[in-house]
Amino acid sequence: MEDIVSLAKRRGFIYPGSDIYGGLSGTYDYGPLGTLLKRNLISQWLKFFVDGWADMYQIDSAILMNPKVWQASGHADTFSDPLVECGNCHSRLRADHVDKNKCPVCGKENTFGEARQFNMMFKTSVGPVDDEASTAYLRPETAQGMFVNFKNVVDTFSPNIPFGIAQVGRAFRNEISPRDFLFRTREFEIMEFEYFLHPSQWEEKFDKWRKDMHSWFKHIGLPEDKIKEAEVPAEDRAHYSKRTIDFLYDFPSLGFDEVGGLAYRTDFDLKNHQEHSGKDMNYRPKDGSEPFIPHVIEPTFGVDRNFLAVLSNSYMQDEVEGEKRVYLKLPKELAPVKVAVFPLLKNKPELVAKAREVYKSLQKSVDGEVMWDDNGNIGKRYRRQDEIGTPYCVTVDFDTLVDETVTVRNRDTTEQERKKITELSF
RNA sequence: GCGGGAUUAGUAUAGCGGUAGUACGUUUGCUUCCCAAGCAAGAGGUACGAGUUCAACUCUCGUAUCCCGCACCA
Repeated sequence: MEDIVSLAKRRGFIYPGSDIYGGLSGTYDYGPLGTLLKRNLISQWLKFFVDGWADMYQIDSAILMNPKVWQASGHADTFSDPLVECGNCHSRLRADHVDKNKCPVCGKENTFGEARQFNMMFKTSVGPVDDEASTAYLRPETAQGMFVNFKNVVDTFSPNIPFGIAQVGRAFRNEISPRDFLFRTREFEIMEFEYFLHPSQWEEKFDKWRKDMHSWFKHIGLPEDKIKEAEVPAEDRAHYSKRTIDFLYDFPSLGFDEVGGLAYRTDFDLKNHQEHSGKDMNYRPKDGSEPFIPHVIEPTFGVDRNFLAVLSNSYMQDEVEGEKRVYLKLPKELAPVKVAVFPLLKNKPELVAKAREVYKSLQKSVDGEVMWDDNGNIGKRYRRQDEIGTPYCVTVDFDTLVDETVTVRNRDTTEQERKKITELSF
């Protein structure tokens, strides 16, 4: 994991947040290559789950929401816990989970002080006056954006049920202790959708999405034996969930930990919003059958955790001609740079000019980033591209000037192939 | 939040109460006909703030961040 963190900074994937001021706990910034990789990840996800499906509607809802939303969703109650601290061993525990007179950690009696409120939601003020009435929260999950727009989407598109509302966006949680690089941060991105259906269908669809989630992890290159399911027992489930499966990836040094989840949220959210807002959340089937409040299956993925899983999983070391080589074996669709172009020698103007020409034409034809490099020698450039996971390198040499062919070098095999410029496609 | 450890250049690391070094990377020039070659020159650092001292990167305290445990993690 340390190697990955170091490479991430050195090569411009991930920097510590607010770096020049000593950082800010639980925040990281995506550098140019990290941003490209994340963008590709999200775009693949949209292709996989949203685009091309007639029954999927993507939205992008506001991070600031009416505080009543969090009343209805239950977060106002459950994200805010009274904590007590033991005066002897300094353990912090939920006041409603412990015997007031005896600390379960150190066993001493009568050591607890006053209970203090701890709120996992980030608080802010809407408008210039900071008072009770202006208090708002940064959303602790993106799901409520879909629920509060359920009626809007139904009214505008009259979809046939089942259908889904999808969203990719940031959420914020004031974690007590952010940890493990990108794994637990206070600001993070989620890709998820709410799939609305008749309650009679939930088991069938739950199973369908469960399979599709496995296909997704396979699609982004995570091997089957590194993905594990964990059925979440009732006492550990979220307040809204009747069944939850966590999907765990085997991270280096962390071990198996969550990269996605599948929850059956029942009609908990829509029913509560109906109650709190007074709006009718019933879906009226077009065949005239009984209106009902739809139930919801929610497949959810942490963007940053999927990113970290992909990065960890692709980190490879091998040897080429006795020299150690580090490369990122990223799936082609995810690689931040699709292809790099070099002149074999940079002090031969005719090679540089020809390579420039190839570079410019590839910039037009390739869907994704094309990188130019004429630094050092050819071997260094290959290694540099290996380290950022570029699947192919194109080298222009003296033969190119004669026969319009170039060398295409493969990242994973390091093998080279001679190809006509006109036949290049990546 | 608690307890312990750490923090020296972009990265990885030496070192010392008295001018901060190495490797790789990086910049410029030369050279080089396919996997980190070579030559020359250059830029870049003691996390932040106090204190002790003639003098602090070094010792002390505080702050921040990271790592390891605990707790938390809807």
